[in-house]
Amino acid sequence: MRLFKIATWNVNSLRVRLPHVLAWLKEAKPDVLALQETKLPDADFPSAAFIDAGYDAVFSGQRTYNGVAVISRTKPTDILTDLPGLEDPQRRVLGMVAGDIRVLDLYVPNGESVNSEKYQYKLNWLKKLDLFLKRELQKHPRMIVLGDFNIAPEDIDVHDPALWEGQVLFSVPERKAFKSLLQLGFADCFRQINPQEKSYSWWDYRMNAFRRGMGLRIDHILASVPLASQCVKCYIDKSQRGLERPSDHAPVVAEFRLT
DNA sequence: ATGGTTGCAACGCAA
Repeated sequence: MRLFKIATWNVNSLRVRLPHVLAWLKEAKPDVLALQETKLPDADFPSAAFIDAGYDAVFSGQRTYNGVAVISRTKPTDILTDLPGLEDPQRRVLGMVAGDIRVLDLYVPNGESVNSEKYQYKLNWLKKLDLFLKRELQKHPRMIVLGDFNIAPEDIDVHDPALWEGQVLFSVPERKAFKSLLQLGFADCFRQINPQEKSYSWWDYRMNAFRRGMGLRIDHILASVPLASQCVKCYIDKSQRGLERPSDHAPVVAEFRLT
């Protein structure tokens, strides 16, 4: 029996949030931390800071936008940075293997608004992800897919479902795409552990949304069914959103008792 | 009220 702790956090600029991330690593001590929106070219990635903290890092970044990284206690192998069949300069995907678990860190496109081209790009991106995960799950029955999905799956994941109905992040096609991923053979760890809990992972910087509890649960940890049965804890560390100069997202954490 | 805030990097774009 071995404990395995994994987390996801959209940091909205790793340059700005590095002190927060390092402090959080020290406190939470995850085995793996998946980051999104690092907004850093690979040449500027602060590898040394993570090595000092006892972690290895793999990253796929770009200037100004997007960018993903996985911080890991064990040496990452089988690194992957693109979805098959999707020509895309945007750095949103980072796969690696930690121990014997396939980990896929995702920064799913935001989609902007349901009438935009970016929304179509998002839906197409999710379709390509679906096709890839179907195949990848055959190769890696022990698999965790986590990150900023930019989708709130159910009413319970939205502070005001009536207000958000039909809006990007909560539209029916996005929620269908999310459900389709689960149907490949994944479980949403947070919802499995906390069936009734209303907790959010993102609050807009504007309108005092955090203070007013106006959030959405759009950051997720999906575990393949065999792994999900070994998930013993999943929670959102809301405290990080209340600190000075926070990211607009909070870390989501899952703990497994592996056999 | 089509608002507001943050980050990047350049006076707008993306979230």
